[in-house]
Amino acid sequence: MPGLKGKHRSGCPVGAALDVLGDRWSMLIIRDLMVRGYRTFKEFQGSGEGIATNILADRLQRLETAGIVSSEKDPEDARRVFYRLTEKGIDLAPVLLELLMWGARHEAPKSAGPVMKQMMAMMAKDRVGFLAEVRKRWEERDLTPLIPKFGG
Amino acid sequence: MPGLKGKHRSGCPVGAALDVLGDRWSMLIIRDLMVRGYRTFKEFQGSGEGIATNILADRLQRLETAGIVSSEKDPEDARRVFYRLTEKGIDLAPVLLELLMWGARHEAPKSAGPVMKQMMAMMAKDRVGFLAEVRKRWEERDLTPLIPKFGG
DNA sequence: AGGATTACTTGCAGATCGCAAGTAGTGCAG
DNA sequence: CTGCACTACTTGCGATCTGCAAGTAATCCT
Repeated sequence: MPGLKGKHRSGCPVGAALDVLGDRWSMLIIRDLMVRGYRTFKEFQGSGEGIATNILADRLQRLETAGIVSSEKDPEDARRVFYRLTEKGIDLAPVLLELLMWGARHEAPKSAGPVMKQMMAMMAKDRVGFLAEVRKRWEERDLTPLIPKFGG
Repeated sequence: MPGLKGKHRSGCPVGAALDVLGDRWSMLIIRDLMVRGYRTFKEFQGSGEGIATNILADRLQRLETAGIVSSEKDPEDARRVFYRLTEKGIDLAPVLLELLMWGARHEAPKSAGPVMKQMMAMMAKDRVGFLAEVRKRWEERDLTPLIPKFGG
């Protein structure tokens, strides 16, 4: 995904989406914002998969440039910056959901504890309800984690 | 996604999925296999976004190692290798679909001609029907393109 | 005033990428 | 059965990107 200078290589929407999201970290940051309620640099850093700080800064910048996240200073502590998904960002919920379900089915079936299994069943059964819940939480700025951390 | 030596950095299914799919090219190859009916090295190469041959060879190898695609020689022309999605690979259809819809909504709205718009409406309206169609085509080894190339 | 906290930057070695060229095995026309 | 074309890669190389460690700037906290 880096190495592109703003050019879309094809007219395909999938290619266009991957211009922004096609790397190891972007969707993980979006996951943290969407379902874990993270919003600061430090929280992303401690997210469990060990992203380097320079890469994290770079990805946040790119996501902001792409209009997927926005940032603003904490009014109560000027050291801190709060990141938040934009409308365009929260609209990635279905992508993240499907990626999560695929990963759980095929890549991490062992790590699926009972909580996870229940969650999976719920998401599969009531997809639209789940997605509505994600959006509602975003609208209400509810920061409680939606999903347990899956060991991470 | 390269640079990982088989270790999942977190227990999260999203992270596990991105270990395999989190790069610029993998999902594009999967798109070509799934909706365009491509199956040979050369077809992927001419796919429109200019992937280098060494990278293409590497990604095909990785996807095969990950159990997402399989390969076999063309019985009628031993020069040629046919690649095909596995069950695990075709199960990525919902991810690809959501990525496509998001990209079309937010990243490539201009390139959406009337055919594309109709397609989008259809996918949004009858998601499960569309996904069933994709799977059916895969089962029947139907190679006719499901979707126009979107200019690419 | 001094130390801690937060969000980054910087420097650098090593990995990865894109590009161009080369190679191996096979098919096919003459 | 020879020679050229075709398909699927592999190799070499310079440019870019990554991960790690360390450093910096602004701000709070005592």
